[in-house]
Amino acid sequence: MDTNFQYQNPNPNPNQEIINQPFDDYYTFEDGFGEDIFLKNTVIPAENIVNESSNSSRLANNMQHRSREKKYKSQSECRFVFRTKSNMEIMDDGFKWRKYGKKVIKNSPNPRNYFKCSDGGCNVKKRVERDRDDSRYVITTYEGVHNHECPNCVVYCNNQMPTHEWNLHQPSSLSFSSASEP
DNA sequence: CGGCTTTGACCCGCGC
DNA sequence: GCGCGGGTCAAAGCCG
Repeated sequence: MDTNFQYQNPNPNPNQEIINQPFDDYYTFEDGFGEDIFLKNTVIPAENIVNESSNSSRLANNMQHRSREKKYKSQSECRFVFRTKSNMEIMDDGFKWRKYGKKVIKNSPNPRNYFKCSDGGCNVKKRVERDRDDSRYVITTYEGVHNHECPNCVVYCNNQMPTHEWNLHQPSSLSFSSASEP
């Protein structure tokens, strides 16, 4: 597993440059519970998402992949997907989310939850579902970029990955500590 | 009372 | 054109 990487906050500052990561890179780091988190995709430029010749094999396995490509292209938004081994259904990332839908997905025993950023002018969306293959994992998908600062989180600087420790001890305060570098 | 969640209905894109 | 499935809406209910 490659650990030499640049990481971008799931809710990147709109002023930050989108990192053009290989589409199917997986990254490993630990959360606050000592579990592994597999970063499935970092922020994905829209042109990568719609490029069928790219190495997007993993997401291509998703039955909805093709239909969603057009949406992402039309919205010119970036997407961030990560897979977290956690007992928690909802990973608190410091932003405030409002649930607006829940859907049972075909061939998946677990429902998918839909969230919008509760900030008035922010159109960022988040989908949360348990991995159909391994329900120990939670798949979180962010769509879009927040147009406001995270109200309650600490963001690392200089495009450097911090310690990979999720700070989940307080509600609405998930953050990365910056004590060490990978 | 305001904000949030729940949930059924509706919309839309895609495949056949 | 139709059916299916995912995404979104919005009314109702819940809770602090």
